[in-house]
Amino acid sequence: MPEEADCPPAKRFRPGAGPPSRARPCPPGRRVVMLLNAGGSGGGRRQQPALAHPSTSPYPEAVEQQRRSLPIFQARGQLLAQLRNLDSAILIGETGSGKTTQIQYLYEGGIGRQAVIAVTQPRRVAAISLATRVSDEKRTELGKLVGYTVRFDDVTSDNTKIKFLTDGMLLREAISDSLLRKYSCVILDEAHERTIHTDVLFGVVKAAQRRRKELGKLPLKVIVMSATMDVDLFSQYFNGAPVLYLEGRQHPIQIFYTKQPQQDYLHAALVSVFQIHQEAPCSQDILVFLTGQEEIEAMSRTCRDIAKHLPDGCPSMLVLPLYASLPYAQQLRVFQGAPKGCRKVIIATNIAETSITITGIKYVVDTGMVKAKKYNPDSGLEVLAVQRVSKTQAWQRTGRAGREDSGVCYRLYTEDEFEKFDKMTVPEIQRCNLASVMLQLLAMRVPDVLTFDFMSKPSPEHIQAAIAQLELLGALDRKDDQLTLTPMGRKMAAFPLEPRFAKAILLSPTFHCTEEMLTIVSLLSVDSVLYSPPSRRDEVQSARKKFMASEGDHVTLLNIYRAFRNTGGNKDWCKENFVNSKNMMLVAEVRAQLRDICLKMSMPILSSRGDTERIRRCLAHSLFMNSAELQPDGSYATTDTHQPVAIHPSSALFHCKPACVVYTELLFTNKCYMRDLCVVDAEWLYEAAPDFFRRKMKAARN
DNA sequence: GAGCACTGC
Repeated sequence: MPEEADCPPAKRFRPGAGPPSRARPCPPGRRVVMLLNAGGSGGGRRQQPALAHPSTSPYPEAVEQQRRSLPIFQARGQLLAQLRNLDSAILIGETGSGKTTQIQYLYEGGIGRQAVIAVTQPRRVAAISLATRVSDEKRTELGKLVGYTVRFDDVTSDNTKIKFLTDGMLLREAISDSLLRKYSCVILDEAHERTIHTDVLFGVVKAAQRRRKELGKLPLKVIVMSATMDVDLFSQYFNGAPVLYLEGRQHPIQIFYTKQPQQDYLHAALVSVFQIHQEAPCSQDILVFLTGQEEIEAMSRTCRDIAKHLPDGCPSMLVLPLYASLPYAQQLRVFQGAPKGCRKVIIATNIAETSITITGIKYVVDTGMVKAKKYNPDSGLEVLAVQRVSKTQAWQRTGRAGREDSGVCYRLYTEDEFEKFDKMTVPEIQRCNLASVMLQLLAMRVPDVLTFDFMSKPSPEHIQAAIAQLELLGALDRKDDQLTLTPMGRKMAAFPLEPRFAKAILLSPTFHCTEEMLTIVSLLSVDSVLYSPPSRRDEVQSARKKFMASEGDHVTLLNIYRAFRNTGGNKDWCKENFVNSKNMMLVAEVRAQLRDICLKMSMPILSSRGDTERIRRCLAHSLFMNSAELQPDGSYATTDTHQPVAIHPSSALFHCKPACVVYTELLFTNKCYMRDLCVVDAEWLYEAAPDFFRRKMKAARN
């Protein structure tokens, strides 16, 4: 395809609007405080990335000097004066403002010393690296003054005053103490990402703040930190809390749009990469945003092929795919420098938008597309689909080109198209099943979950669907229109699991299969432990055959886990059997955690000793909402809504035609596929939820 | 008779 490289895409581009730091005006009509800016946006001054920096420095002076060089340092006095007297504040800081690590000023300034200052992060790695960095700056041992808490890892002590934790972790703490009594101050960082946990926390901290005031307890200070200027919603929600702006040190980025809409974004991306490759010095790396593994692998192969046949004098090219399910060792390759005279081209999913920061990127190629979950509240189904990014997301991608120096972003869409993008990504809370969220709120004894004060309210149908699901699982009690948890519901909330999986574990003693259900549920709650490189299909299939169970995928997975344990977690065994050892280790960790919770509840932990019927009965009693039956024509339809479904080709039951199955989830692609199936008796389903099936049969008859 | 974006407890 050499002719593609001959067509210079730059001719189709024209300069567009500047980077966000220039384009954003200050929102009017609110109490706004501009804090002093030290560096000036777009200044050529050297910037140290706040996160990606190694945590230990042999030179304390260097640490201190670097800390002083951050823009926030100059604003320190003003910032403290403001925060000291406020109950709530919104702190906006651009990338590089140093707002997260320097929140230690609060502590230094004597704010929140009465108790612990909590700083939440959407991701584990961020919580850990920030805690490490700040404790280093304070020259203390990690886990003493400064610590962190994430799942499976708690590095805090009684002396810990500044605690970094994942948003999900703080939410879990709120279940046992909804007033968050341990904390004097809660800082919700990266609020613009609007993770489901942060969104629930907005409501939880707001309620805790009000309630503590009413009870005359230690006030709770709430600080919402965000990278975007679009903060009206945040400020309004927290009763008109003032917005404090901190200017950052993002470097200028030149943006180009296409003149015409692109029908084929993959082709456009390919052309752009080679255009840049032929024109720019080879030390400048390229980051391309695509939507998924398949696309990325195909594009990587094409790039390598073309790069082989470029004219003399053209630098060579190192093409690196990057997506979450890529084995860890291969992910790490993106951080290594390319050999001399060679350009690094990273082809990534949106993992490179936030989770992974790569230094040295000069060029970003943004296709404007993303694969994301959409929720249909009518059908209650989640669909994974390729769609347009939001403006916020596009800016985030663009910003990846200006981390160390000025950069360039090629947007493979027109400026008009960009203007029509959604302003913000729809918050996760409006895109997924709310059963877990509702269970957690009920466990916190929120007075009325149906009218809970969400910042962006999910639709009433959406909330009702979750309530209905919890009711079917036996988690809810209705008394005089008041919803409360049953003892079963309360126990379910103790597990870090989807309610139906918690139910499966809690039911397992009845069926004498707790050992097995702990394993199965752990396997289902992490990413797939099976690794299937398409190029080695036959080998994969013959390796899998050994573990295949005629009862279905749950029992097959159980067989694989047992084999893994019998080899003592051997890595070579994993390789031979196409098992992802990293995920398998995680399964073992999850299982240990779940088992601990069972023991604390004094649950007997019994094994079915090879009797798979017990396991299948237990699954029928917890997954009855997801069941399907064989139709006379050989196809399948779901039991409740008679939706046509099919067995996923990856299933152990792909070539079988069982009369009745339960499944873990539906996956929409070309068809509606059931994933992770288990053969059950139709009678068991009826036993599990007679009312549910009676209602459904009645509805079907009418 | 096909194919899973990304987090997190």
